[in-house]
Amino acid sequence: MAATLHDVARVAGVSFKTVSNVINNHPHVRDTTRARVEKAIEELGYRPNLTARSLRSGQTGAITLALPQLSLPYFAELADAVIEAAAKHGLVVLIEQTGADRKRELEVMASPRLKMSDGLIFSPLALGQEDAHLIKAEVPVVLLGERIFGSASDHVTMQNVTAARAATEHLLDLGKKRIAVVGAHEGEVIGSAGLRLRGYRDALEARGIPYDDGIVAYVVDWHRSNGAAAMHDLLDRGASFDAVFGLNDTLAQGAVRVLQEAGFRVPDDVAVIGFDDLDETRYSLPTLSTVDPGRTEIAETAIRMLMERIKEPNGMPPREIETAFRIVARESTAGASRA
Amino acid sequence: MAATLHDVARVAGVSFKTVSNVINNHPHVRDTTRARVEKAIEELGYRPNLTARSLRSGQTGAITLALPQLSLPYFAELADAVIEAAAKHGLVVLIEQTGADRKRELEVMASPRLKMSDGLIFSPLALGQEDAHLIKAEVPVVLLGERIFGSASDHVTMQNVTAARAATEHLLDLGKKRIAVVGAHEGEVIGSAGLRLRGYRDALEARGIPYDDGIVAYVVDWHRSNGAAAMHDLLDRGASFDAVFGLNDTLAQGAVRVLQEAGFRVPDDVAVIGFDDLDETRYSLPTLSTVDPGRTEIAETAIRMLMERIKEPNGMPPREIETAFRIVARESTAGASRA
DNA sequence: CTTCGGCGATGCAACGTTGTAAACTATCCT
DNA sequence: AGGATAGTTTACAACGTTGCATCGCCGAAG
Repeated sequence: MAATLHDVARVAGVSFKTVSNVINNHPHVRDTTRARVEKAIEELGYRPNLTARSLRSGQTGAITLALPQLSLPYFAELADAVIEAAAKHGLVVLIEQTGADRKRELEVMASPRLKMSDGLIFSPLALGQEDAHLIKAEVPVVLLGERIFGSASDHVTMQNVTAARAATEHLLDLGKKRIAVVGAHEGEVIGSAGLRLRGYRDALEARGIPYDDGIVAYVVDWHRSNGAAAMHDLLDRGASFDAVFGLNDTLAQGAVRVLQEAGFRVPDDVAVIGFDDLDETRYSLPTLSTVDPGRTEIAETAIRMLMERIKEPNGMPPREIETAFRIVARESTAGASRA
Repeated sequence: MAATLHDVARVAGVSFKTVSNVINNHPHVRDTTRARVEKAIEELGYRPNLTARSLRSGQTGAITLALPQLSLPYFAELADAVIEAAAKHGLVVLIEQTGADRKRELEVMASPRLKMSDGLIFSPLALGQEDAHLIKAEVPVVLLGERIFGSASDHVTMQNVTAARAATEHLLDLGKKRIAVVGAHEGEVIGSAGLRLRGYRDALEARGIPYDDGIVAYVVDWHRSNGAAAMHDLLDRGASFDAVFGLNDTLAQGAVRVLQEAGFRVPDDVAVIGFDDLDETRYSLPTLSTVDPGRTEIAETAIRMLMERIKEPNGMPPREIETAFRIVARESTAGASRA
């Protein structure tokens, strides 16, 4: 059995409350008493019971991170960043997978389990803008991603439009004229796909290049196989293009693979850029140019906002924060400069 | 403020204990009473306070999963599997990253936070066999991986030797004669690298092929860049080989990349097999043959064993379980059969 | 010499739940 | 009708902690 305050108190010959005072660095404890208590703590190997402390204090020291699936590299890296950011503040992270299922996403917010943590960082993939009013829980929520704006919760998002525009401009600056898009979502306006396509169109428009739906490939999911299928689709249609903007890295990698199989050289025949800066893009063949959306900053900002909300739930109106991005130029867009 | 048992009791006009009985499906509750209580629960939106329940019951309904880092795909997929397996039993998973740091790995087992969960599934990467006696915590532990055998904890491991032997035989069956190894660890006997190299040697020996240290590349870490560097090393040495066994998929992918850059065709010139069956191996170019080590089974077995230990901590001596593996033949070892 | 203030230590209550035991009620048998 | 029996509800304590209020003590101030 684990030792309790009472056990320590008995050994140290003080009241259990004094032991509590020692542990909580209460100011008025005589040095000799403190020493005696600490010796007893040492001796018994006492460790505070965090469950009891939680019950009493109403705080758990844990937060929940809800995301679609860890086997999707983007979310694995996001989780990594969130856990590290949380650890810096002594918080531990409980992970819930929703499988991008609407029902499970709603359940996460409604589950009593959520109260085993002090707050929720939530990255939905099934819920959308029309569900903004459903984003609420018994604990403070920080929303991630680009599917829902203007909810009652704090929100951290990447600069999708601006970053996608910069990625497109990166290709244009290489002298590319016909930039295909892989991964658009039919009819989507917000959401990662919608916003990134918007940035793409903005870039074209600024240069006076007409938008051609014939070189935009639509997909349903953002897995590598979808990127491959989309590229097959483009090639089958006989589309002509000299560059590809994969709306995320995974799609871009699928597209690169199909391009290479079809005999195109990347970047010489077709330059390719992705989006997300997954770790693996540094090791693919060729290494993939991409957009670093500021994952660490997203994680740290989310944790900071969540802690502020936990401390003061109604301290301020919901905030929406965009993180800084960065174009990462690698082999898949190397050389080939128009000069 | 959240409603409590007392609030519900007041509304329903019963004692708070009766409400508790309703919630816990206590048998002797009159139907009319139950209905009245349930109505009150509904009305107030009562949700049990899990922290209080934990304090009272001594169980939290959570388990801790400690692993090196989620941004390593193998561990991300392992975590995915563990979370899903845990969810089937109504358990929630708290993830601790150790960064493969010895100090942090020891801290995970010593931290009082661990008591916020009922058990620990621990995949160490810095601790080794000599630390077997250090594997203990205030909660039951199930050890994963191949670094430590014979500890006082239950242990789930893949069949490294047998599976590596099968992988090697798969290459031999294609008619390959000189199989290079990428990813060996200097002087390691157990551990994934040591065991898989053992399986490789066993396969060669069984066919009467001498072991040649000249086509074994040693690395320190198992990242993709290490696989690439190791392959560079082999090529620079002028080593000659017609197949490669990457001791994990990531290494194999790095090696494939360098081979392709150097003008070798995979699998025609050099066949390659990896180990782990990462999701992404299904999408690389070429798709990578590999060993499926039974990740789902590992996760489910670990959860099952942990739950048994939680229920009965000293019910039985420590168990060591090996999961079933499967050779996954894909393009990187396709055709080229000797026939 | 009394009073006051601050230090040091303590006791009690409370956080919200469940287990144990007891109390009450209705039913059934003799 | 009396008592045993089973069914239903309740009271109380406990899980281990922290906040609040209190209390005794000592030195300083009046």
